[in-house]
Amino acid sequence: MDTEKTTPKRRRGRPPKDKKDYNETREALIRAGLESLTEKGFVSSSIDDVLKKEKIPKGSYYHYFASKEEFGKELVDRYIDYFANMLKKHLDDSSLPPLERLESFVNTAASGVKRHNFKRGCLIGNLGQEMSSIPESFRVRLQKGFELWQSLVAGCLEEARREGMICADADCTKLAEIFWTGWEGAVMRTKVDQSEAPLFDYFHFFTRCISNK
Amino acid sequence: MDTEKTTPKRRRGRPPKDKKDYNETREALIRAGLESLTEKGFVSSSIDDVLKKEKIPKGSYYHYFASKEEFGKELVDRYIDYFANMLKKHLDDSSLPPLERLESFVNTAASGVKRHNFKRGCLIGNLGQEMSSIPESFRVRLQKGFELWQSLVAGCLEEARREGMICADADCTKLAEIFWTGWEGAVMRTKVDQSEAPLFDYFHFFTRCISNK
DNA sequence: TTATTAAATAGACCGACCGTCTAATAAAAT
DNA sequence: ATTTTATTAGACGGTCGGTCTATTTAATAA
Repeated sequence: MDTEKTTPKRRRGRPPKDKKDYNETREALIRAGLESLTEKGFVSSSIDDVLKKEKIPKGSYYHYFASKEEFGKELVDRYIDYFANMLKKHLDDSSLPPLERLESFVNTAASGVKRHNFKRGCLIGNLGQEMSSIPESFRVRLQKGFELWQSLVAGCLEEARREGMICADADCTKLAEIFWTGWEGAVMRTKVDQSEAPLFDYFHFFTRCISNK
Repeated sequence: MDTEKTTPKRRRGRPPKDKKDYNETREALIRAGLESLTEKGFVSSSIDDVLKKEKIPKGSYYHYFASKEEFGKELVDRYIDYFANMLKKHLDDSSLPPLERLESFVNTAASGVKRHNFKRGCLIGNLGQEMSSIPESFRVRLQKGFELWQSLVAGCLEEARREGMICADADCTKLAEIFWTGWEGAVMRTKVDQSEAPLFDYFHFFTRCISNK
């Protein structure tokens, strides 16, 4: 009785896919989607492209995602989190002084864009630039993403400030915003110039400006 | 004879449109195209959109432009020149000190994005971000555009250096590159944040960093 | 073992939109 | 009236996102 109420008797018919398998397929779509949007943005990434990469039929797609817009939101959220975690790995690395942690991130980012032949950038930057052509519902998510990443950089800058590496009166929140503003421009420039130089140039300028020397 | 050689006899058939009318129509398409690409980029701007704005039929479009790609190149070139002229107006204004000229440009840009409800940005920045989805032939044009604009800013910074407003050893060419790198990121952020603040924030950071004070 | 049922998959189909191209029309000279 | 050339109208084939239906699969009930 009690157990019957908490574990309802299985009805006839094909059972739903095992949670694990369901998630596996869903994750495969997400991976393919992240790749596509990081390279081509939202508008130029088609559902068929993504399906082709993972050999998944259209019917299955709509089993996992209600629409392209919902899929896009999931991708934005996942990218923000994935990138935040990657950022944290660098910025929380206490074996390095704070500004060198930021440099470590920059180095990783630079080898990433190079590895992808300067065809990929930042998914959030891509969609930010497409803001006039994509669903308005994305905007707040993109904003929150930037805010999260900025807060991580701000934390790093605060530690740099505590260590006297930057001015005691530096507004770390504002500096972190400015870092990301310029950084997104640098990422875009890597595609135009086919070079990672904009990333380093921007980073060196930024740190030279904020450093106590 | 001589006049006949310089004004060839009209052949049979429908005469071409008067040069003036031809150019008028072509310019109308270009204007509509500039508006569209400044807001939505290349991929999301359709020929039909542009035609609708100017009430021009599709067949006429191909009379003026061989393809969407050729049209796009024309728009890129025109935008670069238009923007360069606008920049020069600000940066060559000898009634202001050099850095205030740059500020004047920033103020104009800020009121522009505001006037268009933060839906428009920089056509070149838009296409730069779309680089992985648009014809490769655009890339060098975009690069040349940035280089032109950067050279104008570099000239202004050199004058600031001569006047002792920035360090004597400042690399003005490099600083101008960095300015534009970050500027494009700021322009993108105006669309996400629905605010002109990123433009001013970036500009103030940049000038604070390079100024002798 | 067979029938029933429900989930998952396969992919056809639809309407809208896209860029390009060809046929139709217009405007001239012969 | 015919011929010729320029301009315009809109057809065409392809791609897109989304929907739908048929088929297959995997379970339980009879």
